[in-house]
Amino acid sequence: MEENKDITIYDIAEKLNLATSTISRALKDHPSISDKTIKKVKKTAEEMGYVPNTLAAGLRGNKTNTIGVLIPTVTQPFLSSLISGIEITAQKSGYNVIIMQSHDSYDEEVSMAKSLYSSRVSGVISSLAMETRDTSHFQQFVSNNIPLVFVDRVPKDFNTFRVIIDNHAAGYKATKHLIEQGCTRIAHLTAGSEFGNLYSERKRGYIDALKDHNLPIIEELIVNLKTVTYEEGAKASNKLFDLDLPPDGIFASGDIIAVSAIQSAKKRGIKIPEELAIIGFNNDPISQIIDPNLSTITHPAAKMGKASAEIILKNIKSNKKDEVKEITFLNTEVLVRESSKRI
Amino acid sequence: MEENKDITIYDIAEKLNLATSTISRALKDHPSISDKTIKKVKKTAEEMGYVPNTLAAGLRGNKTNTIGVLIPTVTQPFLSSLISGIEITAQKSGYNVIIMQSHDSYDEEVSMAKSLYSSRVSGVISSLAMETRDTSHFQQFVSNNIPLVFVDRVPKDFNTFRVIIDNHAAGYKATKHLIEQGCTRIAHLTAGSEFGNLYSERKRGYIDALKDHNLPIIEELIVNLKTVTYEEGAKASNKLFDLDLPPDGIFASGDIIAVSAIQSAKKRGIKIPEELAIIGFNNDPISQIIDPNLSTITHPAAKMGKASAEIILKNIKSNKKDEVKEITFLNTEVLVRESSKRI
DNA sequence: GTAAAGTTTGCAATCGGTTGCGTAAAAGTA
DNA sequence: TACTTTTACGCAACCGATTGCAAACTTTAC
Repeated sequence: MEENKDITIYDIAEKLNLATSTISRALKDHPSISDKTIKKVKKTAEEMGYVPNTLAAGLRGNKTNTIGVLIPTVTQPFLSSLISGIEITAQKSGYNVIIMQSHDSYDEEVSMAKSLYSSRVSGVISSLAMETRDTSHFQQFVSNNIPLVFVDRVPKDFNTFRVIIDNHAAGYKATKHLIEQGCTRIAHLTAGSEFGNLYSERKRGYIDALKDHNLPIIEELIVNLKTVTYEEGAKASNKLFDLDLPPDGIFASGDIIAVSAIQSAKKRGIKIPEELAIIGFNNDPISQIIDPNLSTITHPAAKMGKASAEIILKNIKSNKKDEVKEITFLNTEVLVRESSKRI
Repeated sequence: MEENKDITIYDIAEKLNLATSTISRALKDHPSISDKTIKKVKKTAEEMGYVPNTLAAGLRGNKTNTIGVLIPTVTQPFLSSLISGIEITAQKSGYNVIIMQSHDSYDEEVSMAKSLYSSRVSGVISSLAMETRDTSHFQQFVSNNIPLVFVDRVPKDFNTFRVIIDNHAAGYKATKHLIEQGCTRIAHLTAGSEFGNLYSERKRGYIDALKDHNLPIIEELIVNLKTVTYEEGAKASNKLFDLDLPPDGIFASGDIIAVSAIQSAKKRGIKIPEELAIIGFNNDPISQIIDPNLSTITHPAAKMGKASAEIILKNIKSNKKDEVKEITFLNTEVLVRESSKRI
């Protein structure tokens, strides 16, 4: 096993009797280098097996062609699709993606933000941890002119780019759909605290839809889950089914919860959608597997990733500061499937 | 918006009238620096908002505390769990993870391997692209003493670490289970070419199980899918159902395919598991959502990620070379659920 | 009180590209 | 031929942390 010492531009320079500056420029087609030299250098570099050292370049230029992604986890379908969208877009422009999982922990998020800054990423895309209340650990990026995009779960009071869906409108649409199917006692399964924009906005949409259609807001029909898991979904559903006046419709703020509700209902012999219409949120793969198929709200993960990455790329070079950072809204749709189709 | 110039150890050195070497050492508790100085330096660094520049350290030390992960995609449940396992383990040791998706394309894999090398990752974990036949683009890591672990889909002829399951044994177990449930015409839905270890090994297991139980190998019951998708699964299933003598059991080399088979069967009114027993592979989330629940083979994604990362971490510092690299086998289990439980 | 040993800190080179500026060579102009 | 432009390339500083070695200082020993 040969102890391959890395080939550097110094090695190429020596071999060709040129300066390292010439090699460096030749390798990136600098106009002040003759075509002949460029060709010669590239050929030799290839032959010698030269691989550029990104670290050196990054150190000197204080930029790394790397986008940092800081999200709760990679295992949720929405987030892995988001990553995929980011990665594909970044790759096209020669950027790499470094991924960190906060596991919804504030402390981890803080530590990872520091780590990302430390590795001098060119931009940061983040979806907040569930625990996060204070977002000052993201200030370092803005202060140093590193583009920062919050996506999906975003803070309200942080002046930076945001890529989100209109959660209020989505919640409204979902609820309205159930109303149109004839539901009058519509329950809502939600989660999280009031800090995040996601669940609280959807809930507002739910409430506003009820109001607009002259339906009462019934507190016992609104259940707040501790965690967005199958188990919690089942627990909450059963609680609803045990009511004296159980719901005839459920808007669940996530497909896992909705699926859990469907299966819990089926176990009790509740007919879906006849006795109970259900709609979820996200359009996760499981929504098409469950029987009956789950109606849901589309959540354009890949598009959001793409949009986020594009904003980063666009803002990396530009030196404009002090602007108001735009908020990008992506569209959602009601996907009507069997679980809510009564008419 | 202040134009925060980065604080470096030079700034700290100047402020404290110390040498940068002292600062550098103090920050990492070097024994030759007095406690008093260490405390003073750390306090000042904190106050000044110092954030170490990983690039500079990486350049100097030729190591980056970053593990590169090169996999087909992040959106498959197995792979995102794998990533999660890697990331958690790496994080604990202060390593970051950089992720690249080959999208099962050989060309992308080659280009990304180069990119990973270029950014001087400390180690590489990879699962091969479906297209990949030649793996020489991974040689650069081995040649330069960068630990390389192949996981799950691995080459046969590359002397480096491998973390895999025993696919033959798993295929055997799955098939044997169906036999034990009384199936005699067991079909197999497989994919990929014969280069990969995954599907071909599972198929061997399937065949050996049939042989060992004196069941005939029936060619028309073995269907090779072009891609591992729901659609292809449905197509293949229907082909089987249309046979003069349709199967009474299906071993699908992936849960998506198995789920597709279940739904196709249900559409035709085929009773599962009575008329047709089905077992999948992977234990994806959908396997617990489908009705009836899908029997499957566990595929310990997170554990494999953890094991891979641990191998990387263990081998980063050690300078041993020319050894035979061990192969780590992780255990799989037959998870019997409704789709195959006849007795 | 002085040499020896131990403790603490500084000097300066190094990692590998990048880039502003200067200069030599080639081309164009008069 | 002499001079201005243009083209092509080289010099050397620079990015920020690390580290072998030397040096200064302190403590211990005799």
